[in-house]
Amino acid sequence: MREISSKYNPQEIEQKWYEYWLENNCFHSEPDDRKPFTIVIPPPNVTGVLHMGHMLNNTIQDVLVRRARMQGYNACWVPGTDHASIATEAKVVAKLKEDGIDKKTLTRDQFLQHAWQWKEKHGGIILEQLKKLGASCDWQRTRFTMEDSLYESVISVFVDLYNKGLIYRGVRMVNWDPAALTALSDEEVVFKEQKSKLYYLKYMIEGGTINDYLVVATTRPETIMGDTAVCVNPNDERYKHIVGKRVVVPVVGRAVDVIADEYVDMEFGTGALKITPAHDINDYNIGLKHKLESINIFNDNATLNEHGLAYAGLDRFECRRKIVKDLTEAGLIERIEDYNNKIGCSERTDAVIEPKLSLQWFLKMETLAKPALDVVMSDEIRFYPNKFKNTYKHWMENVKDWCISRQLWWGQRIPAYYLPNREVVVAKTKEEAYQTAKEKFPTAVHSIEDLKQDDDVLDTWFSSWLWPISVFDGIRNPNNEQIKYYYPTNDLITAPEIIFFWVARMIMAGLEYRQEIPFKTVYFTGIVRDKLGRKMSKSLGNSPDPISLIERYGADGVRMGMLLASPAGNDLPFDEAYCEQGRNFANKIWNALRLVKGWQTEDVPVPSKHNDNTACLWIETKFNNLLSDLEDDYSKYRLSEAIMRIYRFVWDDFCSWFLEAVKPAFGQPIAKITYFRILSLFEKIMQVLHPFMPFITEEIWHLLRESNQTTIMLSSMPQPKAENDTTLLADFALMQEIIISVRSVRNENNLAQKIELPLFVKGETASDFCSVYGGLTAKLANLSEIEPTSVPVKDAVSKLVGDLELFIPLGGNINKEDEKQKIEDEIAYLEGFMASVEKKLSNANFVAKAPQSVVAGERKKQSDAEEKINLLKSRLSQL
RNA sequence: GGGAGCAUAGCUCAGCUGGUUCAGAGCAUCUGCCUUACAAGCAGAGGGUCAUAGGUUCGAAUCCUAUUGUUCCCACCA
Repeated sequence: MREISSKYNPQEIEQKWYEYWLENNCFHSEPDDRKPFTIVIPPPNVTGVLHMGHMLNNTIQDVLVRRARMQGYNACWVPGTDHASIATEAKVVAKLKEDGIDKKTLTRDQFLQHAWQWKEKHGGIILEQLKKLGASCDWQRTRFTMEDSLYESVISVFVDLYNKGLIYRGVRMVNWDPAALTALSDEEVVFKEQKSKLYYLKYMIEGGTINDYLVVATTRPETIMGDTAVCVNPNDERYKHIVGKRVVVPVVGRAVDVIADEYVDMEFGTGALKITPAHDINDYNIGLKHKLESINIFNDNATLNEHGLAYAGLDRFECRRKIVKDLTEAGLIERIEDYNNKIGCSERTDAVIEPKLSLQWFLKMETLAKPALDVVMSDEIRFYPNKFKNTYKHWMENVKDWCISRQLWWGQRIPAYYLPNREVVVAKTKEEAYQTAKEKFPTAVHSIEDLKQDDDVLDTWFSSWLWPISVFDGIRNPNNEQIKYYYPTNDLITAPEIIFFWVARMIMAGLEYRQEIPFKTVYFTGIVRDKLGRKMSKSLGNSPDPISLIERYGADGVRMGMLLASPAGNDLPFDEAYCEQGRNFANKIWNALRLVKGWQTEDVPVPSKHNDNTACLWIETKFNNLLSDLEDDYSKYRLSEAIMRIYRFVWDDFCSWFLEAVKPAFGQPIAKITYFRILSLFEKIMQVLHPFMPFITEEIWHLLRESNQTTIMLSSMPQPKAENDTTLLADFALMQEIIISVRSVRNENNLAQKIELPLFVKGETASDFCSVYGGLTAKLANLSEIEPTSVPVKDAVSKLVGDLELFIPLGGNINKEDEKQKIEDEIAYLEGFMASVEKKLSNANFVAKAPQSVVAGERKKQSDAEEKINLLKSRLSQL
């Protein structure tokens, strides 16, 4: 076929087929009488762009969905995006700042207008990118966590949980992000190792002399304005005499009590701890216990407030520098040490978290967590890999209440309404709230204007946890056909990092609102790393642009590359070489097509030749084995093994052995019956490969036979047959070994490939072998003749393969010394082997205790080796 | 500080309930080849004390213990 290029060119083909699939609505699903197979996408941030993690994650989902679809399931992959409250708001704020607009000068509505504009402009880019990857999502079902129906679902769940008494408002020490000006949940705080200093400060004892002071070690000297006590361990002999006295906070000049509490570690620092209840969680707890005053010295943006005295208005870190300077000048710093500590930072803004006391909304987790733990421990929901069950269990058993309020505007606004009398009413709408308020507090409200809605929004995950339900509108309309058909979903493919954020909470929500698990299987992907093992990240700049990879290697090549490197649960050490391998594979298949399509068939159908028939039977048997192996791989979610298996089958069995075996001589036609068997097998191979490489398989599907009018996507996946001819496989394997031996003789003797060689075969089964496999052997090993022989052949190189002895006469070309050496080496090896076997057999314990089959196996090894040695020895004597 | 996982060829990984699937695969490497599908290729080859030390067993990459290295998760150490 002259018109087919020798290099596979993915660009046009991929675009063509993706459009075809969309035009023919191939990805769309509606409930019918087939069994459903559902996956909901982990919704990426609406304004995000595709990174390598998404590539891996979505490739896996697509493989599973495409396979299910071909297996006859009604497959539905629901795409969508997440409003990503804090991340998106941070981006919008930054953008406004660039334009010279300060968020503070905007009203809530004005800000939200900007945010929606931003969402319209940047939103959904990532979904377009997924199309380039070949993702077979049902785009008509695309959802967004802030769209009306999902928004309403979130609100209604909030109201419901509030009414059930699971949501409450309380003052807690929360993680405060001073950049985003919002509280964060514990899960949104990442701890980072940091080099810092440990400052030893002198607290003078009240009424004492200049030498009476207590040294306190702290990493945060700027918080001394908030000190309300100094604490030591009651068992600490050094300080017993000071407990109960008062010390003066340096610079501040205020006196505080010295108290005693077991919490203090005597070994650390000086064994004396300054207590700042407003700015440290531990201090807060000690403060509660000892009824200490709490002095908040920070504004929300972590600058010092009026309690910061002379430092008021300074940023906390600026303040630290200044106060250290002042303390030093006042001689109140004893010493400063280098110190490494872990410091909590905001996952989104990277700002150093400031523990802050504030009034927030919380969700009680205990009653929700229990059943959610059970379904995982009992394997009703299966985790791949299994090890994440441990992590899950540990978190669920120690789960703390979830802080769900965020001091942001971009998100679902908390449906809590405050009355002038400071009471609160929770309801879906302001009107409903007004009605309730009138009933409960008739004297407090006079008009709806008296109600003031909470300014805060809900944590993003408070909407994502409903995702598998809300995309099918199962919260608002719990009995609709869609949710009843598609829920529970089948597989969830996600990253282990969000096991608590998302996976655990989806399970809770599913059990609470559907009384049913949200998915049957969770497949945790690994983290994509670079060649050096570093996590891919924007800041390191070590992440390749996925779209550029697709342009260079084709989506099929990149998909295969991602999967080759990613065993379930292992990190993925990404290297472009994998994509190259994927691209090369596509090219290999492409050329196999070129070969097959280039053949002329014989006009008159004739019975297939013996050799062709043998080869076809063999490859069909191998293919059947492949199918059952793939079943096994899929059942264990071992996708990288599956693709590697197909790769090897295509490259080695199909191309290198089978196509070479049936390839007609130059210019000769091939029997039609054989040709159609080949086409049929080729098609089946394309089908099993389709989930991994959707584009090239679709293209070849159509090129193979013009009668293939419909898409490969909706064809039915080949099923393995039970029976297999094992004799055929063994005999064919023997033939392969013989062919390899001949080729290697050629190589060792520097004989060109095109020189034909004669081959003589000696042994009990030699003539059977020659009559059945002689033709194929001669073709594949380029032999001039192949004959059985009962006597050794002179001037020939010999090889032992199985129980057959091969002789390849090379005339004068043979080097007898080399031959002798080789044979002697082999004898030496076999004798060593024999010795080890005999040692085993002479061990009375082994013979007595090992199973009969094992002993028999050893005996067989012994006799086989013996026989081989004899053959080799006689050969040696002839030389 | 607590917990979990991992350690097998140069690299990335298979190796299930101990024994002919036991030391494997792909990539990389080396040696020949521009052989009329493919140099993004073909043919062949080399390469590992299965982290270390003990133990259980007739038999250990596989089970047990310890050690070392490594990764991850959790935790309020100033």
